[in-house]
Amino acid sequence: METATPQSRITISWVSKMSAGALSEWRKLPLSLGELCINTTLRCGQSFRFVAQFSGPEIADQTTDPFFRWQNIPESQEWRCVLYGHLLSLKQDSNFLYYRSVQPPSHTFTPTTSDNDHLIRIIKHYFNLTPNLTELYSQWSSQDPNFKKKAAQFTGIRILRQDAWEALVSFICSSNNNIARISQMVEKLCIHYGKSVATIEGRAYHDFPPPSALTGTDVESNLRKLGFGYRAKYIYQTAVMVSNRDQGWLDSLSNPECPAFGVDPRPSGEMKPEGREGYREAHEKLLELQGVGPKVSDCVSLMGLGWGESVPVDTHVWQIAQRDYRFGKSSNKNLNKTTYDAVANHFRKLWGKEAGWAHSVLFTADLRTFADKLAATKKVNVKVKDEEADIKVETKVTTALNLKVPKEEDIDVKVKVEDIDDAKKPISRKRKEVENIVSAAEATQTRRMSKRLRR
DNA sequence: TGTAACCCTCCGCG
DNA sequence: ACGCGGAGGGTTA
Repeated sequence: METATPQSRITISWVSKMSAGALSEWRKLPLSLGELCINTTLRCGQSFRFVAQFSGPEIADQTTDPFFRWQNIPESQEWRCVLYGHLLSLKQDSNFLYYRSVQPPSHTFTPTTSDNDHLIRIIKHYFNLTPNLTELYSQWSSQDPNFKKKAAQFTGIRILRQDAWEALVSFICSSNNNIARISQMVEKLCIHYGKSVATIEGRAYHDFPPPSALTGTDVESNLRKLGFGYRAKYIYQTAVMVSNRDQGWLDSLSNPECPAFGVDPRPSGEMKPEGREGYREAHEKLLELQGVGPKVSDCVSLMGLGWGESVPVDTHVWQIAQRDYRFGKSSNKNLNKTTYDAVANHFRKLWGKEAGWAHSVLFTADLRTFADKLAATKKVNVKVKDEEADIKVETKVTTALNLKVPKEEDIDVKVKVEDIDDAKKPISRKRKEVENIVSAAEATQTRRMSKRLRR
């Protein structure tokens, strides 16, 4: 165990509060890590509401709630956020998903059977637990060797079924931005404009604000003060536009097979290369809103409206398409509307109706945040055989570059790899061994590629 | 169809 | 150490 820090004291308070009745007991749901891995799914840039409960303080956000920085038992990472008016806390082991909640202040604390059913419904809805993920993975793997290779270490990644409005605002915030800051923005929206649903330790937990809460004339300037930048205007304008439409307009764009919480599923249309009718329509309608381009529209369609065939193509996915799927080798170097559609359609043809889900797996596998996961695996290889690992590094870099043609950069990268391999390592890298060479090589390569993309 | 501006934070470099 | 410049999961005009 760690030494006693302010964080761990808070933890204890939390626990004792729990026994006083604020939190329900842990309950569990049978669920394998292959069907859902919350640790990955919640960190891969889909949802910005959860705060990671890591054993170390390094992820903690200094500017927001210090309460979030409590220490956790390292092997049981716990997650929590407000979902449909419930403060929900989650953790997982290889066979079960554990959950508990705080009832809204007006309720009594004894969880009844129907309360429990309600929680389970929330969890099943939010984590989109109906599709059989293991089957989907093998389906995608059988049709795509690259997916098969990459997905082996990234199992259990699902597309969350988030609230459409929340997803819309979150992804408007996501433009030109990183996950940490997006999360801060969402947190700020909740604190300043959302309703408080629970108070623990004198801390209020807030729900995400509805559109009507963001239509005030001072909202834009307020959000600017809160650090939203140019997105402040988009959010305000979009909130006004959505408020002016019929109640439930946004949710009405949902995939009827995968409707908003509490709505009964109905069959949706037939799958086509460019996606189902309803998806095309939702995508188009979302584009009318301020701050919503094709990528944000696809994110909302996929994660907020339940359209599984939606494939958001950002610069990252564009790079994956170029590197692993032979895109943009000659003519089209830039990601414009035409190449955007070409990439998305290609993945839909390859992976089918849930292409967006598969896309998310590859996306996550390439995320910097998860480099440690890859590195850890490679480290094992290294320990077994040093030579083999070295060869792997080189092969990987070379293969990636072969798809891209130019010679100078080929040389350039090789030089860089050698640099790191030899001289620079001891001083400037405070981390570890070969795994960092690998990730550094990958990082170098990524930077080079994105530079070239800009020209 | 292509390109700069938009806000802010982080990271690498001098 | 401390500041500077560039880049970053995109959209708009």
